[in-house]
Amino acid sequence: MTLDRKDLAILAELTTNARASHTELANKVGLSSTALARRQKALEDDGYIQAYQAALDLTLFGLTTTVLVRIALESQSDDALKAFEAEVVKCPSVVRCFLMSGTDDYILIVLARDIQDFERIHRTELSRLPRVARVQSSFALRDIVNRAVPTVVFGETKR
Amino acid sequence: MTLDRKDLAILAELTTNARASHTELANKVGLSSTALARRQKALEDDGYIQAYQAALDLTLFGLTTTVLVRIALESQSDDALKAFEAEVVKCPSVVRCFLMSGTDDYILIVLARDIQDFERIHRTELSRLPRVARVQSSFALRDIVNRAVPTVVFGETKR
DNA sequence: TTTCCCTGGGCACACCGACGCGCATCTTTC
DNA sequence: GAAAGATGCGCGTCGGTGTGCCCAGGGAAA
Repeated sequence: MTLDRKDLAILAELTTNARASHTELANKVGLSSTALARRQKALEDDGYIQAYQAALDLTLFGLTTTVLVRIALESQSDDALKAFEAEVVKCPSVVRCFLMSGTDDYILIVLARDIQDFERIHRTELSRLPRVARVQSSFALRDIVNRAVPTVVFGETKR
Repeated sequence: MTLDRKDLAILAELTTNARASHTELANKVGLSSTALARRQKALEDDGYIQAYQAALDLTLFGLTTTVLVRIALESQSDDALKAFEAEVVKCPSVVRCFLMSGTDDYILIVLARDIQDFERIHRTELSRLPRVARVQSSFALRDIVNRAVPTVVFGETKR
């Protein structure tokens, strides 16, 4: 399936106002409500729209500190990876985890209330992960860019 | 304002089904639709819910490659930082950018179609950033955890 | 060129459900 | 004990949503 620029406009708008009604979206995109409803349903059915989700302000929960954690395992054997990954998904403070190429094996993004709270997370969550050889933490001083979708997606001008 | 576990249940559900109706949410949380409507509006007004947004399947756009980029600037002077940050927000392929403590100055998360595409991004977007001394890229081989909200948020049992 | 088909768009309508309000009840707190 | 906050029920209204139908445009085949 190929998307034209109206489809992209619909997606762009829905990434901002997921609860917009058909008529509301139709006006912004320049379609009738029924044509828009068809396109939106097609975008959902084809999987372009995975879900509609509420974005929370995590600072109101006290989560103001972002930490990037580099973790190297004792070995790169298959069950070492499996064991580590099975446990890391349970860590409540971890929001991202990548298996990386290069020297560092995993990179995690952890959200904490502050530095003291990260010490607790380090003690109760990270240090209990299996097969870990080395843990290296870097604190994010500021958030410059935070996008769910790269803007390049909406710029593709097909059709 | 303090949130009880029903508020957290509402937020947890809305982070999954942002378009759920009042009655639908009320059944899941265990409230009447009017009590739920009041709470949801309060959560919106107090800023706990920042927005309702559609989550797109970026793989359907060909964006299957995640790259972590570490960028060191020539200097940490204020206008070097300002100049860099003003440009990096314009990069269409960058989804995250942190100013970091420690040796590396910035860490970016870049989405690309593949390695060749990242080469293009490196050439057309990253290498044009001002005041850059060093660029170091690591490819993510796999996505282990990808959450918008840490699960710790919904576990706090106040009230 | 003409005709047919097919895809996508727009209009109108009807139905169903959501939403918001008012009020009574209950709990909690001072 | 009283007041304030929160809950639940019921109602009416409003709006969204889905369907059917017709139309326009483009492509293909005769």
